Amino acid sequence: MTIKDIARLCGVSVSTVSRVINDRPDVSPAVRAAVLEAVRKSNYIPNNSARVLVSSSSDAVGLVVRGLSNPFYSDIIKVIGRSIDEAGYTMVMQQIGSREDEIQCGAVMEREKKLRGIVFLGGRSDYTAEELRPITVPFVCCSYDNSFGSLGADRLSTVSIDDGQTAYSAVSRLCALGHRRIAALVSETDDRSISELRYRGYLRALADHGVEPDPALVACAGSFGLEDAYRATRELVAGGAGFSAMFIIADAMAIAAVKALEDCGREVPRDCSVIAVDGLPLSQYIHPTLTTMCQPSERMGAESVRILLDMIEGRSGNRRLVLESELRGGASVAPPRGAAD
Amino acid sequence: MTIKDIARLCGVSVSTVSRVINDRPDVSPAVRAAVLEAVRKSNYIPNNSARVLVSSSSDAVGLVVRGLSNPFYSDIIKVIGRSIDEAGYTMVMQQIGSREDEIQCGAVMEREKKLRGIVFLGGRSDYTAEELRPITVPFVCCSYDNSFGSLGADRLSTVSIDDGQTAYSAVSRLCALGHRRIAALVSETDDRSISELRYRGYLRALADHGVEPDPALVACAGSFGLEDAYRATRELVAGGAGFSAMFIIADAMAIAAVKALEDCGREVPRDCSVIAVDGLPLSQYIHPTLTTMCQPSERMGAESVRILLDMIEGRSGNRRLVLESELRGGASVAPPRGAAD
DNA sequence: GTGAAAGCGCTAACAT
DNA sequence: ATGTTAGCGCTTTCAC
Repeated sequence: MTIKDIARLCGVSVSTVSRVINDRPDVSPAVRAAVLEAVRKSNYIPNNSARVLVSSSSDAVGLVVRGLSNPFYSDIIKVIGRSIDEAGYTMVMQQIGSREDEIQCGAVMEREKKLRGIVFLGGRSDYTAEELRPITVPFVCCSYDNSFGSLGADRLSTVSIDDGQTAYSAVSRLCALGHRRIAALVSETDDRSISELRYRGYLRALADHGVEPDPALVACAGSFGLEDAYRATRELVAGGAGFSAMFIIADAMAIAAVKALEDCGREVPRDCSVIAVDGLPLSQYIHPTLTTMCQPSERMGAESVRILLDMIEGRSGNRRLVLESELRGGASVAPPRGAAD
Repeated sequence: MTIKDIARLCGVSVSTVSRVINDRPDVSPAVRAAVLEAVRKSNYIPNNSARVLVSSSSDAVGLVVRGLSNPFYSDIIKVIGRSIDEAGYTMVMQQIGSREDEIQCGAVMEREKKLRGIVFLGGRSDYTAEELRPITVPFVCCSYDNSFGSLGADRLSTVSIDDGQTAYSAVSRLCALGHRRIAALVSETDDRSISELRYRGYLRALADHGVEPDPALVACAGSFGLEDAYRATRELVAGGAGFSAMFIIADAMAIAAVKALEDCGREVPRDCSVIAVDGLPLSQYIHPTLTTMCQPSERMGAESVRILLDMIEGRSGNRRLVLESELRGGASVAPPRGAAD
């Protein structure tokens, strides 16, 4: 069933059918109705490839997800998928490992799939202009920004929280309660991405509260995975350096860490307070409920798509959006033992 | 940069370039090398739409996900995405709500995007042949089957566990420990899908162990979401009907239920045992670790794609695959209080 | 082994 | 308001 068949069925020309299909105004109501009826009756669906070929612009928006292990992304993906859909575009999703290059991947997809735009979910924060050159369609970095780079606001769009500041707030909170021996559980301390940003926020908070940082209190899990976080926490405890609180860069890792602490005989928060960043819905249902800095994940996804479509459809240029994170108090934080509270 | 440009660059015809690009044998080594070189140098990427248009078959495989709230799907999606990718296809993902019709959605996508095949992740188990007619490409039902329908193994492909039997095993285990008052937390009892299947397994297990089912012990959350599960569990407790154990159709719901029980002053498993179905990795990190029937999610995703590609590429017809679920012992189950153990 | 040419289904001038 | 027609970039006969 092609546009020709519909045209023949209605006794009109293909261009008239095309006009109806594309909601052009210059068609008489009678003809329009007849065509619409024929389309309905014959279950005709336009051939997308042909439309894309001739208009040399598709309806595909790419989603490049880096590091699927983080459950924080699933909510965002849901929202992004829905938003793209509602706007009448098609989402083409690609996942890559944390060692692959998202820009490279996006560049290839852009050409192969004729993408109109790209959402990068998770990535490095140190892009250079040079590196970004292969990407020629609008794109937006969702959940991270260019903190380690020096790209102007006109060079890329980002929607994120201030990761350094968020970590800073979390750790400051621990300090305010009297904690001085505060461990950090990160993925890496120098990956030029979110883990490093939050780690730096941790260091800055310690410094501002006059706490000497202790390398023995920094645990690198190597990923955002549960297993790695569990192992790293046990090793941290086994290391023997005492601490009364932990700052953890992701909720999922924190859940594993709490388990590790308890398996080592340390009760949370009595023996060790735990504060994290992300604000997974699930974190409110574990025991103890996790104290965490919530990222507005739904909004993050929705705004990313909104900005992207604004660019695609020419309504605006690049934009940077920094959303507020917000403390969600749980039961995993308490003053250190023996503190005069 | 089009195929014409490459042809001009090499001083050959477009058909020769096409042959090289498509790895046809009838090209002289010298010409092939020259073309390949030109392609590389000019960063030429074939226009996918044109290829699809002319060959009327794309490289797109659809993934229709129904009910994103279930975190059980995230692992599967990851695997499905990777598998599709590795096979050289493109994944086009679409999410729909639990009230939308996945078949309808698949049918539209099939035509619009010229899909080669479809993976349905989650759906009803009562498809009829009539209903399936709009789908003309190979498809596979991942994580569910046709238990409520009567379609022969030649009419559709499925990869799933035996949901009824899995629930039966879980509940039998509770019975074997001496539990007689066993509550069930489901999404719906009559949705012709997984929730109903597992609910039926629960009923069957009760019957086989001589336990009278009590409607007051069945809580319908209305979804797989955490909040609904939490609320439904609290209402169940508030209802006043006593019970010493709960069977819960999904890990995520169980996590919320455990919290609800504890918030009502009931300790798990001392006051109430909890057993679930899914086997999320996370369930091993909560307190108490969840006793659950593990679905082999990775395998489920991988096999679904394998079967789909086998069909797409004509290596086989429809197939049904029932994978084994497996008990993962946790700390959330114990004999009822006062049981002579 | 290579080239010429006919479309694939559609949109967008350009006519009328 | 409607029809005619020329491609979009590619694959694929069919000649040579």
